[in-house]
Amino acid sequence: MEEKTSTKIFMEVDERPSSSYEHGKNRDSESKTYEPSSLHNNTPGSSLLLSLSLNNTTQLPHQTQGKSQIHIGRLRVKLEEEKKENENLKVMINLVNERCIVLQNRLLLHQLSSLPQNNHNLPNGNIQDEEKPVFPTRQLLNIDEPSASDCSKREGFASLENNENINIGRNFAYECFNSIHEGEIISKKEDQVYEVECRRARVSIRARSDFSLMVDGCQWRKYGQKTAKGNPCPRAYYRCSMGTSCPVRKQVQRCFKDESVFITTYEGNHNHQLPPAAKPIANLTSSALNTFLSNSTTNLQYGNSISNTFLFSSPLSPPNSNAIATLSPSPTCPTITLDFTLPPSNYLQFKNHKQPSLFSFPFQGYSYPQSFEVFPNMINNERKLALVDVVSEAIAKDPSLKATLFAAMSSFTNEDPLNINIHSELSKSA
DNA sequence: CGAATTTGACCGGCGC
DNA sequence: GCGCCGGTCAAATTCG
Repeated sequence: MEEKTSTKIFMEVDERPSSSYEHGKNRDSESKTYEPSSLHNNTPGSSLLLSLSLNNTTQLPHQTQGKSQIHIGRLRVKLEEEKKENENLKVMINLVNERCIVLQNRLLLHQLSSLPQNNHNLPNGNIQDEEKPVFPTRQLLNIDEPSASDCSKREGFASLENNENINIGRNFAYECFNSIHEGEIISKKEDQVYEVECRRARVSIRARSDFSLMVDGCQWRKYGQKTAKGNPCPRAYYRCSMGTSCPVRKQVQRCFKDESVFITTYEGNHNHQLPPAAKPIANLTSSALNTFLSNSTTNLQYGNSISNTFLFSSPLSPPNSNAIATLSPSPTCPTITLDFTLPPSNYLQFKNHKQPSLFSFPFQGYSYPQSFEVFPNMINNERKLALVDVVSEAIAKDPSLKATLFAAMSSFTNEDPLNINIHSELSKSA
């Protein structure tokens, strides 16, 4: 009875496109482990049997062939199940990662909004500013019943009027964070709040025109151009056209003082999956926010003031792997500027003279386990996702590693490794 | 001819 | 209230 069921399943699985069998060939060693000993005795070579069976030949005695086919069918069913589980895990990892970035941005905004008592260390901080929050924060109390005036505001932002609102916001963020750990789905309304808040946090990148950062792997649609005050070079406005109604926007402007320098400002989080070529920049911007968040969190925990400038080590390849990161406490939205235009010698001067807070990008230099000690609080799934990016970059640098990894991957998944094509994507971005 | 870009008009926030 | 400014819209234009 059991055999009949297995045979049936096998027949169904067997109807898959022929490409699936190509991956099955790479699983000889795994299959042999589960192969009944009787099969080994009845055939000249078990590997030959398996190979022939996978190719649907009929050269073996009927009974032996039937058993092996049943067994192979079971293995394929098992592989299918594992493949599905892998897909589910990938979705979960992506979800957790997105939520984590969103929450970190949220925390950043809340912490910065409570800065007035410390803002003497910020460049524009003064006594007058102490009475109002440095950064606007989404008013959390009126989410369910927005007033008419709130609706008329495009972003729906309002300054926090008292500490009670800040505490409510923090509690809200804390509850959301707990819900992520429990795998719960956050409601649509909360997502919209996150989206709006994340859009307000900006990462600005100063880079020379020959710098690889100019090609970020995303598709952008230009929707405007404006000449800003103080800079005769026009500023171009782009929005991401890769996803439907993706909130991400970027501004590109040539530097007035040095026309070889471009200033690219990113705002918001993508609501779609990014191509491999776009991940370095996405990691760069998110890690800049995360790094500043870690910096500010530590300082707040120990009662220190927040430094607004620090050395930032990016995930990008040397020699452009370091930048001076500066926080601009804009009244409309906080902006972190990463300056990649300074030569390496300036970093040393910067370190010696100003003693900035030094935060390494946690995945830098492929020293994965050690580097992650820098951020012990980083959640595991995010680490795993980051590892994917590290491996991608490693593959791009070492073609021989690509072949090795493909062989290894084919023993774990039915997916065609060639479809991933990380190397070509990264080459394009370079 | 459809998609992408350009560009002037418009809107909302902010300071005076 | 007014003007300035940054950001966005949308019609016109250009491009492939």
